Amino acid sequence: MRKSHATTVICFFEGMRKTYFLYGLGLGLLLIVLKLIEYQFLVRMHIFEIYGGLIAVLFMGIGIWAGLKFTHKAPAPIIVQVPPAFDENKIKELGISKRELEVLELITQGLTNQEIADKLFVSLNTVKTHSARLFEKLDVNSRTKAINRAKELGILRVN
Amino acid sequence: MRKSHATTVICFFEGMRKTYFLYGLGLGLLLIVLKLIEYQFLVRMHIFEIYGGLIAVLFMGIGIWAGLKFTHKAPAPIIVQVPPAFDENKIKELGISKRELEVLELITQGLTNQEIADKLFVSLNTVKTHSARLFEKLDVNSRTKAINRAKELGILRVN
DNA sequence: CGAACGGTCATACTTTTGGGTGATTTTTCA
DNA sequence: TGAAAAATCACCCAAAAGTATGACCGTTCG
Repeated sequence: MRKSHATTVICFFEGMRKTYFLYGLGLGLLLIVLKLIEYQFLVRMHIFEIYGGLIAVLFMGIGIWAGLKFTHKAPAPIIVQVPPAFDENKIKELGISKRELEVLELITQGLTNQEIADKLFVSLNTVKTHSARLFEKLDVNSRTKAINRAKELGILRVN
Repeated sequence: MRKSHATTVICFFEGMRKTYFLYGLGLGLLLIVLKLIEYQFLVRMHIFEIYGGLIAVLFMGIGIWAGLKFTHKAPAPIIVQVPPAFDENKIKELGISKRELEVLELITQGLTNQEIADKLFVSLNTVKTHSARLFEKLDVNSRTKAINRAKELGILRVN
């Protein structure tokens, strides 16, 4: 949570910088163009409409872009959590490795050791080793207890 | 999904109508104001900047508003559903008896057959018989698969 | 009544799982 | 580069789980 907050803030300021940059750039270009044609077509009656139209289009575009930019960052914290959230810290805390976690997830899906072995392209013995270490780390002695333990701890990606 | 799509489309067009309305209104007001002061201050060099600035502010405002309007509709469908509700019909449908259901629930709690036998004051063999029939009715061949199946079907009182 | 169903238990057998130990290879990281 | 961690595999043994079959008892219901 801390991490994602920090990221959000950084993006916010980056967005602001880009906004100012585009704002300045657009205005600068516009002024240059206008200075070039100002004295040549000043007498024409439609210069106001052209001028206004260009500015209108440009700034409405910037406005839409800015609006999207700011609101697409904001919705992030709104995300409501479903009770058992995926907790990556617990995994490191318990020293569970990637492979062990894979095995755990397949166990919770109801697969046998042999099915897991086939799915991971390893031998049955390897799966047994992984599950044995897993059970040790989860402090359980059977796959069904491991399933409950994993749900308690919020170790599973999918529930 | 269909429903929320339709809703989004409707909102989109409503937003567009409002946008056009404001666009026209703003432009109209602007022209009136400008006509009033056009001949009085035409000679002044800063008329272009004032004109452009007004239009810029107005349309950037409209742009931001439009941007917010379109993106603030999206977050609505985030509503997450709590999947499993207790379904008594499924139990009768599958012909699962009281005792079998008890065994099923204890299995999902991670108990071994022996522990279940002790808790229900019956023999280990009886538990095996119950679980065997249970697996048949659930169309599975292991307790871990039975757990998943039971959750799918919403057969469990507590989740 | 008697058939059907649910609950109980048993025996025998196979498969799966879990525990223990050791070893080799690969990856990671200080 | 060199040690630690992770991943892989093997073998053995015991416990647990699962399959199959048969039997007994009590309740229920047509």
